[in-house]
Amino acid sequence: MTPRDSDTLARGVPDLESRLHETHHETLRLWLRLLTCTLLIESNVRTRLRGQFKTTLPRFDLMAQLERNPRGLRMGELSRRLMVTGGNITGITDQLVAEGLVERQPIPEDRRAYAVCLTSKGKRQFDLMAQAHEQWIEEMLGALPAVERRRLHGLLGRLKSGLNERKSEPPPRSARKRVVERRLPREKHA
Amino acid sequence: MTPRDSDTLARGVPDLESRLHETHHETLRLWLRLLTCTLLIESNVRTRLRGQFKTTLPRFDLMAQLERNPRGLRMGELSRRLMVTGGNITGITDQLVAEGLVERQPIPEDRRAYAVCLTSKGKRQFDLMAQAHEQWIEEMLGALPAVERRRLHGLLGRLKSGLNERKSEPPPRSARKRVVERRLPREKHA
DNA sequence: TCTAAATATTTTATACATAAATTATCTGCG
DNA sequence: CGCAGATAATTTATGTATAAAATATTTAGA
Repeated sequence: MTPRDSDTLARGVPDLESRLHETHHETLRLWLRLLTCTLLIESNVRTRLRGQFKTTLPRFDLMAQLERNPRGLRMGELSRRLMVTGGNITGITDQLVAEGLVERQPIPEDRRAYAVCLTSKGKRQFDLMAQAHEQWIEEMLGALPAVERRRLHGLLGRLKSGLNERKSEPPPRSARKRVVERRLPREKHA
Repeated sequence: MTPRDSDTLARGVPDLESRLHETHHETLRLWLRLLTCTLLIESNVRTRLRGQFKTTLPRFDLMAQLERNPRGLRMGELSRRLMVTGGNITGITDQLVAEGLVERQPIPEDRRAYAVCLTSKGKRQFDLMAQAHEQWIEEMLGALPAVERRRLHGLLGRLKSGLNERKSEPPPRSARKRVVERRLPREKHA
């Protein structure tokens, strides 16, 4: 296949696509390009968030989810929405609590759980960052005409649906992982 | 705008797109979808690499770049192609060296630099992983018909070109950062 | 010829990210 | 009613990732 102008241009700068051979399947090419585009945009956003607001992308993303849900989200729900592990959410939340931007609010019906909410300070701070963030994204993705952006959005939507359909066929769960053995009470860690 | 079937489906599972409002610009929607798709695929690949080969995606990617360049790549070149910092490359290379999968080869013309190459063991190991990896990618991206994959690839190519064009207009560099002050010889760290 | 500036890589301090284990609490069923 | 199993969040050990500084070496220009 003879590459088109954008394809030739798209392969000029060394990046993840640099490892491709002639023989590689088109799905691998698509994957590496997807990843490359994501990293290019992400890198730009991280740099600017740090430079202008002294914060990080994971913290910003967590606050964004909370802004959309003013009554708070549980740690587990944050984990799902941010697509990271619960342990990671704990650490990022700790940082934002220390900065006074979010708070953990106990849930009376379930003493294991918390609702994480933005504080007033957090809301103000998030609004400032969100305005700038959306502007940066518009700048970067504005490189593509609107009609192509919409087409891209639709195609990625179809891809995402396909990926999620595959995920919703989980392997059978191993029931009764800990058979027979009784869990003894333990002293708290030092 | 009334969402289409794939759009509705694409927004069913909670993820990064969950934070979107009606008022958010379409570029932000596109960005969050791009990121979501990338994370879905990446997560799957990481899990399988760990489970079947006891390795990590960054190590695999580094080996992939070396496979494409049998005479080796310098640390700085690896940094560019993998789109991460030099410090990160040092750490990942250390791990692969310890596993006997790559080696640093001195470059006679430049005693500061090394060429990083796959060892024989590394080549064999990489070939096994690469075969499986390409298969996983084909499975996942095979959810999209070939014509749509090609269209997606082309659109992302245009996006990537636009992003790279913006990056090649850097701000003026601060020449002579350390003016006047003489750098004194220092003892090596303990 | 000499040295300031630049380059290549590593080190340091810190943040994010994971899987697995741990702890506290809740639920459903015998 | 009691408890095994499940759930929610945290902790632990480890890997990745960054910016900035440090170190060794090379280069270009005065």
